[in-house]
Amino acid sequence: MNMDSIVSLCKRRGFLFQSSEIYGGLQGFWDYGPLGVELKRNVKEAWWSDMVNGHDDMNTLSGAPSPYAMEGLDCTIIMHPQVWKCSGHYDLFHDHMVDCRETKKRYRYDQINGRWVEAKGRKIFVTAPAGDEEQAHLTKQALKFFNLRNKHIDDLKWEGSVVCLTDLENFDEVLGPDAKSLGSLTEPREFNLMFKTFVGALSGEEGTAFLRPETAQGIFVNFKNVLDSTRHRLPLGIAQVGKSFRNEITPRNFTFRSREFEQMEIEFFCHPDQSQDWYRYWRDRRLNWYHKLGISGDNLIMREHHQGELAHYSIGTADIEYAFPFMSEGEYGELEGVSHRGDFDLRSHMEGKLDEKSADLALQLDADGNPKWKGSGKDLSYRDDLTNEKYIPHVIEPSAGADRATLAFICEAYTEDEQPDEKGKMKTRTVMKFHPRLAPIKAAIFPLVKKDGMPEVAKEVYLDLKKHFKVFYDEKGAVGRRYRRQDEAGTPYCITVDGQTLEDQTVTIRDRDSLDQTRIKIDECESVIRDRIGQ
RNA sequence: GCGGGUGUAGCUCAGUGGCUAGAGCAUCACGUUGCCAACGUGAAUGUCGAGGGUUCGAAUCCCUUCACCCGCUCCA
Repeated sequence: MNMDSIVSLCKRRGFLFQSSEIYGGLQGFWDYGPLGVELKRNVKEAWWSDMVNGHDDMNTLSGAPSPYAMEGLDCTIIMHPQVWKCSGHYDLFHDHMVDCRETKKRYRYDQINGRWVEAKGRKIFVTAPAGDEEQAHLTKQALKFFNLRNKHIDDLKWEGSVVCLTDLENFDEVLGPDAKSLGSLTEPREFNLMFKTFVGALSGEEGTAFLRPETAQGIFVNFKNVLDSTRHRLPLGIAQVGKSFRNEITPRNFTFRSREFEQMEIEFFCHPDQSQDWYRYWRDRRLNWYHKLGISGDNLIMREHHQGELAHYSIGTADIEYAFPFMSEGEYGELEGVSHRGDFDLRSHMEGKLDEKSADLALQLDADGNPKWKGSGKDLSYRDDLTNEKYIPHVIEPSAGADRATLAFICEAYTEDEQPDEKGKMKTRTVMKFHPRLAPIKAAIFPLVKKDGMPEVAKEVYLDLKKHFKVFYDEKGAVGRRYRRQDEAGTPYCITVDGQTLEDQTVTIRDRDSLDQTRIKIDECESVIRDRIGQ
């Protein structure tokens, strides 16, 4: 299967268009067409209904430690700037990068370490990416630069300890991590990963605000409000669907990495002692959700992050990943991350930005010993009124990308198979095998031919079904062609009014995947479709 | 951000300095129709990605720019 034919079908049939296409397009921005918007809405509605509105809060679900409540929330895209300072996004998303002119590689400025070394009467600063192997890398680079063999390793005279590149002012004597010549690293340059805007008429620094780079923070800052207004006890999940914005350096791969995208996030608040069990519950529950909506086991994997990959505060993170066709064999792209965030987020908004690098997650201080970014000072801890225990809840965060999920469902649905034409000759058929719940159009209604009163009856059936489902009427061209058109749109059922309909009030219903046709009464159409799409 | 490639009708693509820019598919109309991309006739559709330049003449050559694809880089 090839991504180009999927992209081409998306454009042709109205799933996805490039944003501002008539002006040449805009990198990293995409529009959903008539079919795409229905598909994406169905994805979001399936998520909301399965996770929030349809959630059974009376019983203990399979794999869960106890019953739990779910609530929804819809926060603003622009929030108080302090939110991003305390969450860590402000510092993190203002990355400084250095480029190597020689190797064309780019490094994060604060993640390059190095050390002064002298040999053959020359002193240089060798560098390596920060990590366990850095001294080995430094030695290798130094030997190579001075053209020394391993047995002359003692000729290298190291000076001082390993320091970060950020401690250096001049890069003239710096050897890049993969370079052969000195001074190939550029000055650090800033990459703004958060979109900046201005609140109020004045565009001064004091009015600066940011478009949210994730929806999660809106939930954390409203945690207390939701708790107080709903009278729930923990465990409690709060869900939100909404747009987020990241000024990605390299948007790539169709809608996979967009600069404006939609997230479906849950922040699940629970007692620290139970958090491990809840983490496992959510990880498995979320993987299952994709399975049930038709993504096959082979294309979907769960990848647990290994220790070195985990943020300091996280006890576990698992990515649910899909084998997108634009990735190479054996590679997967992230659909959703499920992470155990401990009390990091709530504490950050209480106390201020925490230092992720410190073992005990201490408050990050500035040069004067004051908090670098001050928190709200509000108490976001929870008191259990049954046990009278007071604690800061731990958080499990299943964070899914609505656009990525939609794209995965599109890729998974895309199928080319062989079906006989009217003469029995095998022809290639393109069909989008969406799960009926996700299909943009649930059923199409056709008169077999455009005469003998068939269109009139078909239109009645159409208008009647339209009250319940997204349906489509088509009378143009041969019926075979109309079936194929619906196959490309992913419509699971086609209802055809034929000669027999006029005699006994029955129609045929044709299944997209099997091509089987069964005859049902007109009155049964609604219930049969409802039954088959599982609503 | 770097290197390579591409950009012509809704889609897939042909057209390498010269007449009014083409094909297949798709679309629409009329006729025909009797269950899986039928057929006939006809119609509509393009600032040749955008801007500038060279030339008597540019889709074609040059410059700039935008977008997409591949490889680096990045990816809370």
